[in-house]
Amino acid sequence: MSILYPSDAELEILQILWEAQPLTVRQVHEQLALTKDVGYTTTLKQMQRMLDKELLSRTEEGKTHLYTTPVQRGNIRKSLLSRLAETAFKGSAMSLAMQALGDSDPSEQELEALERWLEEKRKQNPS
Amino acid sequence: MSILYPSDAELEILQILWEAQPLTVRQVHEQLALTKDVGYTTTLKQMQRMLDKELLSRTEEGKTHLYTTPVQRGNIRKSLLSRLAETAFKGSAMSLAMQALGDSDPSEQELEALERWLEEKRKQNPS
DNA sequence: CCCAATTTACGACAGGTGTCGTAAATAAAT
DNA sequence: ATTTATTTACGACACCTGTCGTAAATTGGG
Repeated sequence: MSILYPSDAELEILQILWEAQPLTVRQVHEQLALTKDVGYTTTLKQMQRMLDKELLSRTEEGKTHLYTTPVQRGNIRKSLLSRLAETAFKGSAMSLAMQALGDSDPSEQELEALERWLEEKRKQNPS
Repeated sequence: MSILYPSDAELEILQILWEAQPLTVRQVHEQLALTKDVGYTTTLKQMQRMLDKELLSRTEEGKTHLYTTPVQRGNIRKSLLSRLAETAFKGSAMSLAMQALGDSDPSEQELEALERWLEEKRKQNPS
């Protein structure tokens, strides 16, 4: 149950599964193949390794296996963010957030969400 | 001149140098040794490899070498953030930022900075 | 029932990372 | 000038990641 930092290729697979679980290796591979040129057995091997380290689980379904992931997207995001904050932002999640804002191109909805968040904070901790 | 994604150990070294350049291997190592238990030659080797890939540069100074980094903190932060946004946040820097905010414990100053940023955005792109 | 297609299992390999050990070069102290 | 300490250079090794190739198992079509 140690902290998990999936690699880039692992995250690509996780992203696909988070959108639609469960999936077969073939289905995952087809998604992957849309954006990168990679062999089927590469995807298979990757998923088998992820199974070993419990990033994935699976059930038999006739000839094939159906894969799901037991790890939650929010948890992974959180641990990756905190690692990045630690290694590149001197531990400050806030300054990481500020920089990310600078790089972002926020939609109206997102700006509003941000305003609501700020108000919320202000309530707890008024200036 | 390709995009750089320093590893965690490399980032530890970069952080130290960004705080105070230039430094000798010994000085960097002493900083590192404050928080992790690692041998001197490990630090040395790491810095030599970083020199090879031009994450560091150095000048002779008598017996020793003085190291600096030619890469700018902001650039590295930006490229690491955009990779993380890509791999774990479906490409949305904004949703990365929002999550980071959730994990942060902002100071008064930081909240104000955020408010200023929002106002700035509002000016450009009024609702 | 058999064959072709699919799927899995497994081994392999190159490149990168984190880690040291040892040896050679160099400078400093006596 | 010799010895001692520091610093560098370099090789080594284990582990992880990304990538395949091949072979074995399985299954559905004819």
